[in-house]
Amino acid sequence: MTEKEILTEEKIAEAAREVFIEKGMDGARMQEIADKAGINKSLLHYYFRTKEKLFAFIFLKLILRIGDRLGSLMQEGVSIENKVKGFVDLYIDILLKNPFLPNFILNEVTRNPEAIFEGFAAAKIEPQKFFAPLENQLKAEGYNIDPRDFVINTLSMVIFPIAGRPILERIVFNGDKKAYKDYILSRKKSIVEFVMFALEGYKKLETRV
Amino acid sequence: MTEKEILTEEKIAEAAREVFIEKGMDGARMQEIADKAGINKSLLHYYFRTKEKLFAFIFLKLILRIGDRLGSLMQEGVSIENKVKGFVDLYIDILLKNPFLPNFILNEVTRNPEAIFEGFAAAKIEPQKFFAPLENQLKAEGYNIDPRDFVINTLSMVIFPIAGRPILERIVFNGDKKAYKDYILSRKKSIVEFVMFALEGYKKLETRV
DNA sequence: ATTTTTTTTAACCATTTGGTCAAACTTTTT
DNA sequence: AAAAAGTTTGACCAAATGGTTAAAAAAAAT
Repeated sequence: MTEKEILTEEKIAEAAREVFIEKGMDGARMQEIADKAGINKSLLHYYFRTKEKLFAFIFLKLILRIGDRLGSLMQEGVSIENKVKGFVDLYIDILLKNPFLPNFILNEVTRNPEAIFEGFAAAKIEPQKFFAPLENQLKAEGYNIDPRDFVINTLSMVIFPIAGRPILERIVFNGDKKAYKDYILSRKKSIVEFVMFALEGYKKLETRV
Repeated sequence: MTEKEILTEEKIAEAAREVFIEKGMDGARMQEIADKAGINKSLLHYYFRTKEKLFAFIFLKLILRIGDRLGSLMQEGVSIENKVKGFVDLYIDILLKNPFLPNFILNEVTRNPEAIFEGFAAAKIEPQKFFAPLENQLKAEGYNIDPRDFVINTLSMVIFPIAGRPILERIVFNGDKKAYKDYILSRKKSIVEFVMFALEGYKKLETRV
């Protein structure tokens, strides 16, 4: 029965996603994934021959979804400020739902770059097509900033405090989970403010190399 | 002979540091550490009874050194701009020498928070004593920004692009290692510029909660 | 209804890995 | 020089883990 098959596969995928993202490829145990999916370990191997294959499958699904959203975000006709707003807003939401994701990607890209970049390629994440128009738009709106700085700085401020949750939560917020989460949500506004203030400074500069 | 003992211990510590930082606690193999130190695996267990103990030892050494430098950086009588400069400069240098460090700490803090925070405590990293004076100084220099935003944003921009090296290097710099490293070094200036431009914006704001 | 195919399970296997132990070798003490 | 203490090694062990296999159970095809 195909329906049953799909159901089992879904259960496995969901369980695997959780375990892989939390423990990484090395730390994840096939037994734990099987338990979480409520099935036998052998069945795991029946559906996805090896751990590697299961991992690749899960990772591709994740990356595809992210690449998709990223693409639809960066369209023409949207002002820089609104792009920053949209980007920060969307990514904080995604990351709050998947707080282990950044850490997970950083890990796996070190452990096994090929697998990860195959995933990126499949998700059609192509920076050339992304940076060129952005550079033009920045110049058009009078911001004389290196587009790489602009993107990387914004990305850093969004991702890092979420990737570093365990540390911030404890060191800055004394273990108060709600205070931490409220703070991250408040960053939806404050990051945009910070970035736009900074961009204002770049307006005064002459066009640079 | 004590000298011999210290030599062996040094060799082990150096090998363990490399392997742990690159592979994490889970991925690290005692055999690999032994090989790298040029000794027998049994000797590893002779010096540090268990993997956990070896790990704790290495981690504490790392954290102590970082906490030390952080402390001496944030002294009174240094302007905000110069603190930003000093901080960015020092941390980019440290991180370029230990590019796996951020990722490593983020990982291990998720895997085993207690061990990590014991290390932090031992290194006397105390945010209360850090944020209060900083908040005063920011106000005194007319920057009406939440000190947490100021610190976290700066920290993010320094750490994230280095933690994410494998991704940036490939996606933004097409695998050109030198281009990537030059870019990171160029950030010593550009991050300070970006932060100070942003701070300029906060000067106009009324004092807020 | 019965044969065939697909799905699921329990038992088992090979390898890896952290860790132990007794013996050998070195250094220090007496 | 002999004994004692400390250091280093190779052989070995138990547990964990990814993966296999043969058989049972369920579903689909005939």
